[in-house]
Amino acid sequence: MIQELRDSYGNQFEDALIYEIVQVGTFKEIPAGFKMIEVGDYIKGMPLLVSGVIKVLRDDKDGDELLLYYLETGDTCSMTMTCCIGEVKSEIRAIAETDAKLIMIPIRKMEEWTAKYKSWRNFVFESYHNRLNELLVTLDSVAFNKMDERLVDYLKEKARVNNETSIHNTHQEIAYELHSSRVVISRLLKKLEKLGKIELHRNYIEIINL
Amino acid sequence: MIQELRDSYGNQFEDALIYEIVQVGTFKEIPAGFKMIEVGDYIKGMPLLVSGVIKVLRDDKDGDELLLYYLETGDTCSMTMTCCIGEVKSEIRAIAETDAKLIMIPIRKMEEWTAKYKSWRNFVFESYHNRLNELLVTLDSVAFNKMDERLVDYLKEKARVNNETSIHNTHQEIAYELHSSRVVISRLLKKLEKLGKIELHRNYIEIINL
DNA sequence: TTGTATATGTAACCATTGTTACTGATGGAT
DNA sequence: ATCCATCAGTAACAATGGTTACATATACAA
Repeated sequence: MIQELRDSYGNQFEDALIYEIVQVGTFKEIPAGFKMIEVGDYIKGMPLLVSGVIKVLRDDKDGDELLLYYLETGDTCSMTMTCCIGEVKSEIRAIAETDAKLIMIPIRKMEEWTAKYKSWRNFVFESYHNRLNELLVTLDSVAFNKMDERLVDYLKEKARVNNETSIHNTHQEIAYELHSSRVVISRLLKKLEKLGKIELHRNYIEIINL
Repeated sequence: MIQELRDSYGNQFEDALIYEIVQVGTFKEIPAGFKMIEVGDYIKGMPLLVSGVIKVLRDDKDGDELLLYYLETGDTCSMTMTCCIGEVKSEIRAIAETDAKLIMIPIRKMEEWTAKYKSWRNFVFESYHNRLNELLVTLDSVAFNKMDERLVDYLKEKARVNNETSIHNTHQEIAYELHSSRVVISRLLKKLEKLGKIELHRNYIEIINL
């Protein structure tokens, strides 16, 4: 565990903090597709992502959903942090996009370290900052862009976080994450294929030149 | 200043902290309509809102804009906090919705107090939590609701923060804040008027029964 | 009063997105 | 091979929102 911590967080956390994390943290391995947090869950700890990618989604009351952003190595879930403190229910859903490894920190430590370690404070604040900005980017996309642009951005981002040139999803799955309909997504994907930007296959999409 | 601090924050801040705030904070009165932060500004301090309402807007590169949320008494701007720390440019625009009074805190104190006062830590975290949730509400609205619902929500919220039953804006101004067009807003407002929910006048809208 | 700038009302039209319905393609499982 | 579930392609249509264009209303200044 200590090695993985150093790899992902070594530059920002001092040794004493890393030592403490090792003492109280629990290491977890999560398979791709695992549902980590559901809307309404109470959250019991704060995750430090050591490898892999977690996707964070918003659900509304009618079962509609929308992809908010991805968490990557070195990230933590700010939503979680605030939920912990207030003992509030989660407003979001989190699912492992790839196999992932993470270290869970008990809530009380999180509070304690904020007073004790400057590097932890910086980490927490920076994390909030990143999450706020990613939410703003998502909001921009939904508010200011048309579906074709959103789809292209989605494909690019998904390929980036998975470090692949193909997207392994059905059109229906993509439609859910963009809060659109399967027919619309198929239509737009077909248009992208005709422009030579992607190649469509059953269950996956090959990116040629986006 | 100390009285206004106690009125707005007395319950959550201990006396020692209030004393420190009084020492280093500068009191400011802002007239309605005053542009407090522009996109790209570097931010020099953290505001504690003592009275009045501040509206926070997102601008995109094409001059499009979108209302994100209102800050009310007892709130602070989380965006500002993170910007301060990283010396990062602002991603948002802030304008006084009403006359407002606030206390500006120098950045370095903010860091110091986070280590020193538990109540300050709670305040900062709670503030982040509130802002994240308000962003989510805005995102829900944009992603899941149609313009007519968004308009109704907008009118209600605007009336609430201003503590009035009328909205003093032109249709064009409303259109900007919802990122729509004047014609669309006029159309939907007319529909609401025909339903007996509002009354339209030049430069203001009377809320009857929303 | 008259002129002018601004605000609002409305119609006609277009683009985008969503819906319904159906077809064909694909890839296992038996 | 045959069956079956799932996935993708497509057409026709509806709904929403955005655009253009013009008419009318209002407030205020000269």
